[in-house]
Amino acid sequence: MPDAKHAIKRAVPLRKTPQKRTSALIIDLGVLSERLGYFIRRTQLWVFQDFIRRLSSLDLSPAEFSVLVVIGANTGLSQSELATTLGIERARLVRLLHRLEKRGLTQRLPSSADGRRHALRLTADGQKILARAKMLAAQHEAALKEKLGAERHRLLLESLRAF
Amino acid sequence: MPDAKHAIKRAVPLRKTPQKRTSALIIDLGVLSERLGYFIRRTQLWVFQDFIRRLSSLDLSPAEFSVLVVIGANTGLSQSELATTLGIERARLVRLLHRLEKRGLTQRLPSSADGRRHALRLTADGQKILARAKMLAAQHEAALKEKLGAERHRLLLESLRAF
DNA sequence: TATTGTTATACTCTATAACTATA
DNA sequence: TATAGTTATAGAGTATAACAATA
Repeated sequence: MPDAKHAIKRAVPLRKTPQKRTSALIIDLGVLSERLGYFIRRTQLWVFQDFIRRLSSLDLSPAEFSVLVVIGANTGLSQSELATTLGIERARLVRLLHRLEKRGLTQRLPSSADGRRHALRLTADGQKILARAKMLAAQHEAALKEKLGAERHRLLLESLRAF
Repeated sequence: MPDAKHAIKRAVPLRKTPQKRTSALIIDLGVLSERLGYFIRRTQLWVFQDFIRRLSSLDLSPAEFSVLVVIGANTGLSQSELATTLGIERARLVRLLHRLEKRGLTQRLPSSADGRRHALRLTADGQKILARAKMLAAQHEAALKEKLGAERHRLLLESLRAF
């Protein structure tokens, strides 16, 4: 966490004269400590920061990674299908694909069956980058598993997947 | 989720002529189904959306709620302490407090001990709004607990709090 | 009429840097 | 020098609305 543990800390960070402040209170999260949403948010921020750091050499955001993964696993799908699957706005996907296409990682081909649709696919470069990204993402996941413990990691994945 | 279940769905949503598309593929999440970060993100979005909906009558965002809770539980704390506790930028907290102060919910008083600091506190109105917000947030939490099951809810809270 | 991809707009969040006043 | 609060800016993410082409 950035940082759940550190967040709950001395109000007076032990500077030269800590007795200066009248009340050296410990900061209390109050009812937040019973709110799952608060901890989910903190955890999500930590996980994304770690993911971004580990994939920085490929310059891929979590959103871009998820787009490449789903196109790679479903060659020929449409933008609407992809947007719905990932729960992102169609409008945002357009900009994401513009950038990925400009980098030469993805292509939009005309759909043979429906003139309105684009059939999405990875380029050869896109496949290469995705393969490397998957390895880095697996390292990220391993670090997460070590931090949580294998059993907790399994429980979390199972619980949230079913949600 | 908006919607994890619905996200994994038919590529061709059973329109009039589903046989039009050459391949009626089921959209596959690929390696994303093994990525905890993906599901944490999806869950966090669902939880925030539910929270925002339930507190819409008070016009309080999750961030504003957390600010009120922590000020209420630590009267007199400084902006830096609050920002560090919640893991938000000092600069962003300034704008959050501007709005809350303009709504008459919070106050920034000069700190007696340190001329640079502000001592934060809730107004009487702020305390009233916070009390109502806490009730709505408890209802949100109850809904979440029902959706997850009490045991899973407990496990998640424990795991993420320790993270 | 409805859907797909697109553009445009606005608002929030995040990440910085720089400034002031105080220490 | 360093810290607390502030302002400003730029980049993402989110939420809409509207449009052209197609169904």
